[in-house]
Amino acid sequence: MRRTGSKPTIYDIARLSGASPSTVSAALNGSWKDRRIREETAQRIRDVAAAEGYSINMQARGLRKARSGLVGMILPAHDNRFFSSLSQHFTTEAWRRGLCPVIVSTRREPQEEVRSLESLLSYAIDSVFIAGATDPEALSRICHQVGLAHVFIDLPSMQSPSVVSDNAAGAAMLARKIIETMPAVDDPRRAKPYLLGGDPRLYASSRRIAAFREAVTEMRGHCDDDQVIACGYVPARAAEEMERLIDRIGGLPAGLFINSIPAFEGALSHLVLLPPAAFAQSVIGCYDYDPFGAFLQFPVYMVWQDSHALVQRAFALLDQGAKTPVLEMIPPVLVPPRTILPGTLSEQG
Amino acid sequence: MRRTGSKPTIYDIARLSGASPSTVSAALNGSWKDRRIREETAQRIRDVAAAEGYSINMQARGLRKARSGLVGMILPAHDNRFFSSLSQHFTTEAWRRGLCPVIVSTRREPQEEVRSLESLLSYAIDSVFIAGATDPEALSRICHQVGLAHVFIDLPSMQSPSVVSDNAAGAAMLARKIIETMPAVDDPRRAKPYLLGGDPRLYASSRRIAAFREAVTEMRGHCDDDQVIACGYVPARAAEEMERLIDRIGGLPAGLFINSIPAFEGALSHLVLLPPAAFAQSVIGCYDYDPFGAFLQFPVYMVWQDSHALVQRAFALLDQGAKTPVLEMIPPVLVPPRTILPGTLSEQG
DNA sequence: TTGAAAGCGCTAACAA
DNA sequence: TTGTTAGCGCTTTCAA
Repeated sequence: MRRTGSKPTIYDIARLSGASPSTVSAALNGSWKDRRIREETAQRIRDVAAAEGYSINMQARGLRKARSGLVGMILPAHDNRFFSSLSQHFTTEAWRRGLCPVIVSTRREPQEEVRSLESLLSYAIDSVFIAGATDPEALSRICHQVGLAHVFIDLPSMQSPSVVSDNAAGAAMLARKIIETMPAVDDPRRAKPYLLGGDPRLYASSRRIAAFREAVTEMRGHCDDDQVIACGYVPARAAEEMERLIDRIGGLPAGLFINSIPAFEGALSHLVLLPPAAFAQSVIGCYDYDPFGAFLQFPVYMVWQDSHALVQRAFALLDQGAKTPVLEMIPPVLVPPRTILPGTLSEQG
Repeated sequence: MRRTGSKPTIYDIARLSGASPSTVSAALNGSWKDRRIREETAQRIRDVAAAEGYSINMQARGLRKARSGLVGMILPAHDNRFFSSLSQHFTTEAWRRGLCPVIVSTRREPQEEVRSLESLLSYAIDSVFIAGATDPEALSRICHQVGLAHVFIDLPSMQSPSVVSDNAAGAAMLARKIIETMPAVDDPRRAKPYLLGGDPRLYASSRRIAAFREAVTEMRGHCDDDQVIACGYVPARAAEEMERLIDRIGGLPAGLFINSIPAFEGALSHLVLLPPAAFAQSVIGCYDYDPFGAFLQFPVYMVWQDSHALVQRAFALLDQGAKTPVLEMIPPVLVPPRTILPGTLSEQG
């Protein structure tokens, strides 16, 4: 008899159904068709299994087949609209394919990224999605070494299949819109558009910054170095830099391009100290979308990145067995002020 | 020689270091101390392992030890500030303890909750955290049946250890603040506070609704049934009901208690259509906190739930091996309008 | 202080 | 059409 409390195994089902373990295995995992097991035998076995509450032990199967059914995702952070949206679509899509998703967050630390990947390898993941990696090439190297299927998302690797949103196009759209809409201001220090936030060492940021510079140069003749304040992603830093800028140029600039939601949140903690009138002479845009961010006291242009499409394309690349370094671009969308995009927050709360 | 491309096993390390597999196993998993293996033998083995890039196969260990090192979390949704904050703290804390976190989201469907739990069981998870379950008792039963350690978060089970935020206290605080601050309004239909959103069948909602009713009754003498519009968590529904309410009572109510961020997002899509003056005669509060929600065109009182504490306490309950149904309460915090809480979004972007 | 060997639950040759 | 058996990589007695 089976040890009580523990789950039944195929040996239990074999005994109970009068079949052999291998027949049970085949009947239960679907391979009975080509193992030429009689329909009724298979059915009898399935009935017994159901009655006993059998469910397969994926560890054992994984060990035997050298495929775990686990798929990993490496993320910088979880509590960030963009990344949590990625992880949402990732888990949904993984389970939909019968895979079990495992997520690690690394707080943008290269060492942790490598450690995380190694942890995931211990669990014998079959493939991994790497989003927003600060050191893509290191991770890419490890994946190639151990022959692990992988795709980069958001921040690409030169050595691996990658899918990113089209940062250059998105940033150009936003910069142009800001410059077009900017009011004329007397003070020359405030008459220019500024960019706040992001890390120029990271691919996404550098693309956005370059696109901002280009748009400014094209539409305004030139772009000064002081117009780009790439102070990183930490809200507190963005808050400081926002304050410093306002002090330096004597008020809000005519145009402000904020690079990412965390930077925006930081800047906001200073912006809210300003009188409402301060915003009359200023146009603000943020690269990234937040439904509440769209309804602040002042209007904000936002850029929405299609995280669903990013994940879908990443899975598609894996499906087609991509190994060579391709770079897929997903176009982002410019969202006018005071607009709620449908279905951005979970429809199910 | 080892098959190229595949990871080295303890047998490879054994051969290379001239020790036996069992000695290697002990040297590498820390049990060498009480297996009385010589310090230098252990060191030699570890050196070889490091040189070969050995990392343990958790599937094999799990199979042998009947402990996988996996810990599961079941969530209704991922792209929701509260739940994504829970999952963030969960993954962080799990990895910190050397456990591998696996998250499933169920879209508030009882069937999916059961299916998800069974999937996790196939992966031989050692324990599971169940957050926001619509049918806690069904899940509780399964866990007890298979002897799986588990804790409920946010929505409790009567049969299992649970940790929830103190919905009654939080809702009472918010309701009282709204009622105290509410302006006097001539139209009697608009002079009362209303509650919008939430599902009265769910524990958290029902507690909040009851607390709202109590506070209203206590401070205003009575609470009419039409003051509670528990229309669920879907933004679109909340938008409809917001519009209907405004039509019915001829404008914004003097006090509006919005139950949850998704309901708020829905309501917002209608609120933004109103002229700014409409908000002068109204006080709005939302149960749940969002940093951008705190800076809308109108002031909003918000309630912050301590998701970090929820997760910590849940792990603590597991640690102490709790099996009996205890219910722990974590107090939430009332956040005044236009306030950014530190560290709510990821400090690291 | 170390090694040999059995076995965790499953799959896949190979036999029958 | 089904059964027997070896083995995935690890841990853990038991023996040496």
